[in-house]
Amino acid sequence: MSKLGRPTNCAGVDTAQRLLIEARRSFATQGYAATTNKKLAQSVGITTAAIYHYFPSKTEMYVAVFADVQELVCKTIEASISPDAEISENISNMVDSLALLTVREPAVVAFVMSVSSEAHRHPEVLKAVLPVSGRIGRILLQMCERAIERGELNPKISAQSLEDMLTVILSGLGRFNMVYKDARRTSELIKSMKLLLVGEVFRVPSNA
Amino acid sequence: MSKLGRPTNCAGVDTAQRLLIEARRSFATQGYAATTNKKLAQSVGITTAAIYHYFPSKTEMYVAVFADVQELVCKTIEASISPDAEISENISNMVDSLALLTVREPAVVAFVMSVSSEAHRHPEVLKAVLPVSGRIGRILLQMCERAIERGELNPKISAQSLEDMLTVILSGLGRFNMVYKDARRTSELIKSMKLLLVGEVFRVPSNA
Amino acid sequence: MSKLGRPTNCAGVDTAQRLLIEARRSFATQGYAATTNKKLAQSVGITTAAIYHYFPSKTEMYVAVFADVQELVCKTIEASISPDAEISENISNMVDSLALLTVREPAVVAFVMSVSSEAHRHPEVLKAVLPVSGRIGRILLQMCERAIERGELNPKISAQSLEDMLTVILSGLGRFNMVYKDARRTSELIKSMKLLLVGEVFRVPSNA
Amino acid sequence: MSKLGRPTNCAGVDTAQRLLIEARRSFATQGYAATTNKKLAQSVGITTAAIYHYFPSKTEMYVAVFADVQELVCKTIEASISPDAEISENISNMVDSLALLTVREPAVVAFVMSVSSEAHRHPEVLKAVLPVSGRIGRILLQMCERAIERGELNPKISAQSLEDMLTVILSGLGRFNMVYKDARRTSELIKSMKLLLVGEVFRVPSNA
DNA sequence: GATGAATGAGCTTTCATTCAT
DNA sequence: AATGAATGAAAGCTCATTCAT
Repeated sequence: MSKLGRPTNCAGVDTAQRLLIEARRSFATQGYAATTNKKLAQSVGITTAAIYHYFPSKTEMYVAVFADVQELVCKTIEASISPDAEISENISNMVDSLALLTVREPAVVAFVMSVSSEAHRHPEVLKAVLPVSGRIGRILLQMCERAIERGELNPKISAQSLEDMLTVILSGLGRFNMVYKDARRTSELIKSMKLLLVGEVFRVPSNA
Repeated sequence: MSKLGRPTNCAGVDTAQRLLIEARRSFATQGYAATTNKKLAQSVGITTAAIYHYFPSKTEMYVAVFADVQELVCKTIEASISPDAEISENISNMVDSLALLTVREPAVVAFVMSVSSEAHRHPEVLKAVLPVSGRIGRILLQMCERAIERGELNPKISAQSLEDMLTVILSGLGRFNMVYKDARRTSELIKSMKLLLVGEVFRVPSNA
Repeated sequence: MSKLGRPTNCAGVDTAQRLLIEARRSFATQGYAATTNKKLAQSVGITTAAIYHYFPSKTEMYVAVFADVQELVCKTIEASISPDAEISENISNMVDSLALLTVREPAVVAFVMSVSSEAHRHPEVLKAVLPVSGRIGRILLQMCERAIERGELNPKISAQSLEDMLTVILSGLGRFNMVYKDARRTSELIKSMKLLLVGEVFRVPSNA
Repeated sequence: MSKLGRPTNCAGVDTAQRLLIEARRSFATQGYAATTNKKLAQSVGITTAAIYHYFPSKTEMYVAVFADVQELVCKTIEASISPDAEISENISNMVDSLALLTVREPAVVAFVMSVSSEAHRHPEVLKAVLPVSGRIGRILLQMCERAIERGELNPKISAQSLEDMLTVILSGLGRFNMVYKDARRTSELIKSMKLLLVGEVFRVPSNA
């Protein structure tokens, strides 16, 4: 009869932050649809109603996670490349950085990988995410254009194509890491991928 | 009042087939969770109850689609490679074949790409799909092992690693095709990827 | 584990009709907001989900009730008036008919009385109800115009004004009946109202 | 982190008054159920929790608004009638006064009109409002009784019936003003209603 | 006097599934 | 082979209310 309202003794320390991180993890592993407010709230230790104190809707929560994650990934990529270095070196460093990120923050990478399908499946998400997306692509494209200007590439290849190749490889690697969580196998794979980049995979010594 | 039962004039022709194909398309584009019996039934022109004449449950329907799709993809891959050819040629042909399949049957490729996450998200699906999965991987692994036996590869690279690289590239390409449905861009990308495989992307002729 | 779905032994006789009538009653007495699917379903003996078998949404259900009720009221009014009779007689008959309807189908009249505020409060309802509303007003207006053409009225009074007066009196009576459900008092009130119409309420014969 | 408590610079001036007036407006136009603490707080520029400094519950807030409004309406009516005047004159003045009030304070009249249904719909409200209601009716009844004692009326009509007629007309007019907010139409309507009271609406000069 | 954080109850709606016809 | 009617469960979200600060 009179036990409604906020209960006594409820810390509320950093609930917002915990919510954001748990949401990221769940969106990444379970997907947008399967991430229910109830499970989320339970994980964070609050009720579903309390979620709405921090985000006006599930969609807005997704967008907040997206912005957060994009920021993190962009910073990671930007920190791993240098405008002065050769592109092959930049790519190599970038792959290492992202592999490390995948180990340290699996949810971040998994979330990024999932955005495109989620956006395709949930129009509201697409609409909200679109205006702030595309940052990663722009960083890669810039790097490719710089490399072409300096003549580091086979002239048959356009900047757009190179960026697409990088996208293919990075997303392929990301996917691989999500499916097979095997550090040793991954590290061997990355070594092989680097050999591929320098053209030393097939019929190596070739012959005289 | 007395209009229950099967209506006259409803050619039961191929309902099963149409259901399977529509399910494939929807599972691929919308995902397992967002594919509801209602929408499915509407697309096919029946009621939700009628679905249960063809499949005992949604999960079983997914499994049926999976088996169908896996068969198709395996046949496509097997038809594109030859035990006698060099692996680089096989890979090249395989990439072309799968690109073609992506254009002709986008849903098939999209479905394959989505299986791993769906299985991860829905334990029932995983349980049902697991026993019949893995066929594609086995085909690739065999091809890699054959190439190694014949000395077509840099000896630093193991069969497992090579298979993983192929997985990375094929899935990366598949993902690319799903996100950017641009034939011209895709064809240019594939040309570039082939140059990558033969090591002619970075600092090309370089020397004298 | 396997007790979901439709239960055995569930008659389903006229559920649609019962739902419509119960909805009318509840919308009229409780209002749109306070009419919850749960209470409605309980009154009819089904579950809330079953409601959606008959109406796609609560708003649509309201609209269906509205159309039904408007039809009924219009027929009642039209049956009580005659193009050949004098307007004072028509009004008298109309008042009697509507008083009778109020006794026999209180929910019908109460619903009509409530429509305007509900529509004002719930924009979705307004939007859905607007295109089919206004019929009652048109019937009254026609009657008033006919009376004016025949010179049955004080020429100072326009058709619009007369219609408005009727609206005022009829809605006032309707409201009265809803608040004080006292047959004797109502019947005496109606007698007095008829005296008012013929100008025999105040300072009666007055003169000598 | 340490910004709780009453913020500086928030002139607590008249918050109570603004809250009461906004509540009246919202209860009148949106209804009791649709008037949420959140919207109310936003309109007034405070938080929902702050409301509870002024009223212990939503019901109590409604009751406070009711008392305020009843006081205002009763004073308006009492100021418009005189024990010495003839009832027809009193009625005429009362109608004018209330019409004016409807224009100046639409929410006040609208609120009064809505009380009976709200009370019917929300038992708590009924319980709280009942003991202080009925004042308006008593004023009207007294006026009617006085008129009868003085022989100003057709003896066929009882005081109760006359009061009921007044209720019907006044509430009908109130409702009309709420639905059609058209000053010109309303003023014409009121003129016609006055003609009705003196019996000059139908078959006017009648004949010689 | 006012806030931010939180709650339990309840709302409309959707879903996969069942069953008699 | 297919339908219409119905279900229990659960989803996203809102509400009036509470409490420490």
